[in-house]
Amino acid sequence: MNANSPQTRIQKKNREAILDGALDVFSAEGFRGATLDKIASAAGLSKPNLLYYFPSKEAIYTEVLSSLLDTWLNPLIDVDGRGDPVDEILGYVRRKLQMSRDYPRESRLFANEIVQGAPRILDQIEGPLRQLVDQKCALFKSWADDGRIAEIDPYHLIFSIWATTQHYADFSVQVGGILRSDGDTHFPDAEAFLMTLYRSVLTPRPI
Amino acid sequence: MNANSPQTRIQKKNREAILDGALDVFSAEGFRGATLDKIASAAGLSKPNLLYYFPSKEAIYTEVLSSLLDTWLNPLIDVDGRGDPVDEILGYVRRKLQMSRDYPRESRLFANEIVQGAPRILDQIEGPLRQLVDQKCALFKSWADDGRIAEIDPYHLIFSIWATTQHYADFSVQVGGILRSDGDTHFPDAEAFLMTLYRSVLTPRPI
DNA sequence: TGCATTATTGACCAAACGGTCAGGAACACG
DNA sequence: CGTGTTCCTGACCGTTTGGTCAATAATGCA
Repeated sequence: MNANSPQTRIQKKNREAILDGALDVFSAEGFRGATLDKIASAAGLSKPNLLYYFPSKEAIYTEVLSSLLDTWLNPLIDVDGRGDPVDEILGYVRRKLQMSRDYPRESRLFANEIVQGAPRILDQIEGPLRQLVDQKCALFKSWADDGRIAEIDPYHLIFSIWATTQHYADFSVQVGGILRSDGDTHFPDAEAFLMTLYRSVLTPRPI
Repeated sequence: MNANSPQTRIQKKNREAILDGALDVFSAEGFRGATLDKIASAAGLSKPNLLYYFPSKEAIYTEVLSSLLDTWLNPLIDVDGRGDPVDEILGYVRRKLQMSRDYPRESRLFANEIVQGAPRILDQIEGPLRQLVDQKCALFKSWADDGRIAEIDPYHLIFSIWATTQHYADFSVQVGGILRSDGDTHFPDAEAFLMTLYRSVLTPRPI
């Protein structure tokens, strides 16, 4: 049962079912609100069988969380210095918004974890995430110094991009309740708005 | 013990202590993560004494939540049609950011509730909140029609203001982890950034 | 002071929860 | 087919948790 042993078909299938069911439950109810029974039910397994594949609830949670973190950073990693600065950042906003639409469970799980103080991933934040953000902010700064984007605080720019895009996943109940829309119908409008918002603040203007 | 009976000194003091302690615990751990023992401890009372003042954990939670909702809408209510449109909206952003700094527990509690589907306040969202937002969006729309602010989607504008300002309360662990700042030292920078962001998108530009 | 009301608590209960375990079922493979 | 391994489950356990209750202490008031 150790990690690098060759997994059987059944192991692979069931571990995937568990992680997917766990993502459902953890993202909807948080760590404390989730129960092994709910996760087992969502995965189509019995509770003891869950614990045959994972040693504990905690282990399931951390596995879901860490496998999420990798993919979560990809849109930012993809930002590089070769394209047009404004297009690069707008593209990042667009990809981040798409993630809110396509992976709302992941976004909500992440939000749940951070809101409650990130007890299990604080080191990931102060380590790899901070390093990546520092690196990209240095890039943004150089663009600003060269006059290719407007002079703005790159850190708070990134915070605002995270906030505005993840909002459509994390607060989708509120968004839907106000816009009277059930599904994802508001995403095109959101994208248009965010493109306008960030284009207007990023485009360098003559003094 | 009914609501409109004259409350004794002790009742008033203890109910306040309970609601304040409950806000601490609920905002930090969510509804499911909070226990009556923690709330009692935070309030400086025994658990049975808690239940002498409130009938259930659920009752404490809903009371905290509903008393929060009233004050939560005030900054938006204060936006009116008499001042300069851009200044009105920027003032709203500023007040909303101040609330994130001064009332982070309330913001986090609200976030917790919404992220998990707002099971207890969905009617408040689809009722009074939606009505208020509709009203203010109509005002924003009229400003845009008169050319006093740029042409942008007012609903998504409000969503983005909520997202960017509440982010500093709800995700403060992440913000602090990246900026290496312990306390509220980043709020002035955040305010400056948000003023720039919204001024640039709101200011009407010649075609 | 005496008495009624309010306030407080230790002890307790039933349900829910995370987790264990012995044993049986299904499977892989010679 | 037989046999060792993998997979699965019902029954169970200790702890935590929301909530109750009878008894006691503090308070307000004539």
